[in-house]
This record gives sequence, structure tokens and C-alpha cells, in this order.
Amino acid sequence: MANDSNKFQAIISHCKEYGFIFPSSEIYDGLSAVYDYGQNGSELKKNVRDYWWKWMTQLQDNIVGIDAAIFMHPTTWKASGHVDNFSDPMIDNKDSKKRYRVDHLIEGFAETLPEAEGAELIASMEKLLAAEDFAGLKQLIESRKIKCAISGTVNWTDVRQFNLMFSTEFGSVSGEEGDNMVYLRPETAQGIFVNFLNVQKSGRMKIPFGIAQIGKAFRNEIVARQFIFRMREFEQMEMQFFIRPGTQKEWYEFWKTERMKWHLSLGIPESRYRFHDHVKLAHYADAACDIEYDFPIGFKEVEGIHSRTDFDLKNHQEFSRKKMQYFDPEVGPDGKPYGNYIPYVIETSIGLDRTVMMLLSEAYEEQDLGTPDKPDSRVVLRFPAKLAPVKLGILPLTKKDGLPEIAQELMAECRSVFKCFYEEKDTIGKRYRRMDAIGTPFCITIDHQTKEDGTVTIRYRDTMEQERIPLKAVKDLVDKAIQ
RNA sequence: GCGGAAGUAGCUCAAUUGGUAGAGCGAUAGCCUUCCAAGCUAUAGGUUGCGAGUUCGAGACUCGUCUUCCGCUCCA
Repeated sequence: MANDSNKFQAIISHCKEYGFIFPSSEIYDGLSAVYDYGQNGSELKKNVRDYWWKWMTQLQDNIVGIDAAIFMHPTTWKASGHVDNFSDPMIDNKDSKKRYRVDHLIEGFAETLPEAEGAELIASMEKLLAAEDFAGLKQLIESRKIKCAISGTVNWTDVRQFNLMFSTEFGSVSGEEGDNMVYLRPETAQGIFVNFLNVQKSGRMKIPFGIAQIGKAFRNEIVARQFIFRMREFEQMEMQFFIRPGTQKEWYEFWKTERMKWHLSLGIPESRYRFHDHVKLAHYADAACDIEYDFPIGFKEVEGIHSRTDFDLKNHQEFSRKKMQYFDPEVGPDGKPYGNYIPYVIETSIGLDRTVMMLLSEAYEEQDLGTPDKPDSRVVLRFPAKLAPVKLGILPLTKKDGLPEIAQELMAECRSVFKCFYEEKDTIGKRYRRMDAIGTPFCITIDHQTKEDGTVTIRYRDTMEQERIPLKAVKDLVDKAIQ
């Protein structure tokens, strides 16, 4: 496993120095695991977001996009399983410092007991869990002398609850319990599921079809680290693809292939990726895998592809008492229409922030350009041109003799089509290096010859080569290169 | 949450045994008719993370606190 901590640190520093990513609230010492995107980072992120959106909703003929709210009715998270599955009581052993999920600990112990006795223990545990009686759970563990596998002691901390979801107060949620708590969504997917019927009916969508969404999600990670890889507030790009039950295997394979095509279209070689199949499946899935990228900190998940069965729609149907069915008029092999059914779902879910980090990791290079007489180096971000924050640097060779005026004309011509950066300060070499550092793929230099024959120098970021082209050709050349 | 390390200018780091904080790079303004960083001049920028204590005097010593980093723990 590649593990280059220095490179990772260098990328983090570079991101801060060149306006890509800053620690959140830095003047107040920062907020753990929250980051802000700066002037270049937000352009990069937006370009990735737009690229994904277009690829999903414009280049596919059966996928539409939505933008659901972050706040959702609290019952949503009961239906999705998040309330029950992700607020597990935990307990720590004080000697080994090992942390356990209380249910796992007790279940493990129960397996060592005679069957009847074990079943009895599980039953009393579940009763306590349902009642959220943490003191009772601790007592149960201690009275049964359940030991830590590592330290072998019964020296436990109190049972504590770790909530995955952030909650907040909401003005006036109706609720019999009288509490006004709502959650910040921990995934965007549920916004798609609760709108399944709205979109299907209003868009006259026919199965198979997909609904895409990009948006923020929030998770209380127990430990959040590794820069923007694991943040408490992050952005997901998700697509739920609704299919006929029984066809999930082939669609799962289809989307695995399709999503990998997207990744390769970022110009990242296949060798930098791998699929990782989940052995232990989440509560909603019948097949799942990750697309992992070889970060400087090793292979890590960027995207997940899950076969979610009809778990979500079925549960929403149950909790909301609204039929989540689709009427399929197509005739099946038995000569009859498929009729009403709850669709199955294939999900593709990619972390936008992780994708940005992937692009940064792939793009970042410290290059040694030294010669025997003169040491030299540069840091260059080799972003795909279509995703680079700035597409074109416009640089008059000197700031006199009318060169800035010509450069400004070019600026005016190009800026409505793509993002440009104008600079007339410092030596040309310095300016090139600054453009390299933020990954600008092209620079145009206007010199005295421009005034004579209307040609300019174009300088390529990756090769550092330069050639003369007509000033008039610049806009089209760059525009073509960033498509 | 536990253990370890560290917090001095935007960045990288200095500051003898405690004696009122300095450099390089960077930034800004200008000079040099300048096509691949480190030429010249000038300028700006720090209650040394924060709070207390010891001391005539604390960046340095003590305590507390916050934050970050590295491990461990958790992770749909």
C-alpha cells in the first residue's frame, strides 16, 4: 500500500497556500474536521460537480436531477434505518482502551453460553436497548462478568451513546412526542426516495430510470481526520436507479462499469483504481462495492455502488402508508404485464470532497527542473483542463508599450466563455510558476511581436513548451481543450 | 475518548545558562525594453495559541486550557 505521509502533508499545505482549502473558522483555532473551500478550491469543486451532473442528467437519457432539502421529516430516518442502526451504545474497556459496541460485546459473550442461557441474555439485552437503559446495560455486562478480549478485565466505562446524525431544533414540527428535533440528513439518498412518486409521475418516468442529486450531508464521525477525506459536513453526488425486481444483478454490473468509465474520463489511469467488494453488507443492500483510489494515504473509498433492493421504498411505504408502487405495463415473458411492484434500486454514491481530494492527489507533482549550473523546481497541479479552476492565464510580457491593453482585450474576449486570470506583475517565469501551482493549463503571453504580426506565445502547463499562435485563435483553442 | 509530539510573521525556521523577537522565502509599491522561480530599492506584517504562576525581568521555567499532527478506537 502506498503510504506517503509527506506528500499528503505537502498537498494540504499547498491547498492552503494557494487558496484551495482552508481549515474552517481558522481565526478561532479551527473546527475539527470541517473545511472551507477557497477561491480556487471552490472553482475546482464546482467544475467536478458540474461535470458529474452533466454526465448523469444530460448525457443519459433516463436520469433526471433533483435538489431536496437537507431537513427532512424525522420519520424519514426511522424508515431508512438510521435512527436504529446508527446510534449504537458503546462501551470502553479502561485497561485495553478498546471500544466495543455494547450489542456486539454481549452477543459475542452469549455465543459462548449454552443456547437457552444465551438466548435469555440476548433477550434481556434487547429489552434494555429498546428502553435505552444504559445503566442497566452496564450492570448486565458487569453482572455477567463479560470481559474484554484483550485485557481480560471487567473494568468498563459507562455506556455512552454515539449518534451518527446531527440534530437541531425545528420551529414547529408536528409530533405527538412534542419534541421539535429534526436531523441534518446523513445521506442525500432519502431525499430521492421520498420524492420517488413525485418525480416518476410529474416526469412520466418509465422504469428503468434514475434520479440524481448533489448535496450536503452531515455525519458525526467518532474520529474525523485525514483532511477533506472524512469531514463532518460533506457533499455527496448520488444517483438512485429504479429497476424491475429481479434485474438488480445486471444493473449493478452495468453501473459498476459505467461509473468506472466516468472515473477514467478524469484522465486517471485504471491502475490507480480498484473495486472493493463488501463482504459485510449494510442493512439495506444485497450487493455492494466501493471504487477505491490509491491516495497518498493508501487505497480509500471514493464511490460506493450498492444494490439497495426495495428496502428504502418498502420502508417508506410502511411508515408513510403511501403506496410506493410503479405500474409497469410492459409485457413479460409470460405474456402478461409486469403490473404493480415496488422498484428495486441501484445506488451510485460518490463523495464530492473525496473526488476533489483524489484529483488533487493525482494532479500534485513536485518537479525538479535543476540543471548542473542552476537548481530549479516547480510544483504543478496537472488537473484535466476541463476541471482546472482557471483555464487561461493572460500575461503581458511587460507592463508598458501597450502590451497590457492588448492583453485586456483578450481578457474581455475570453472571460465570458471560461475562467481567466490576468497578471502583469513580476517576471514571466514567476507568473508561469504561479499558474502551474493552481493548475492553469494554458498561459498566453503578449509581447512586442504581437503588435507587429498579431501572434502570441501559448505556454502549456504540462510540458512547459511554448509556441506562437494567432491571437485570434486563442479563445477557440482553449474552449476546445476544456470540453 | 486514550497515548505521544508540537504551537513564534502568510510559509519554513532562528533567538546563548530566563535579559524588552530576527532571517529567508512570500506579499505590496517601484526600478530593470524581462519568455520559465530565488537581480535592485523601499514598505507592510508578531501582546511568541490562550490564561494564570514563579521572577527585577518569561518565547524560554511551572500549572491549567485550547488547537493541530502521529498512533489506537469507530465508520453506511
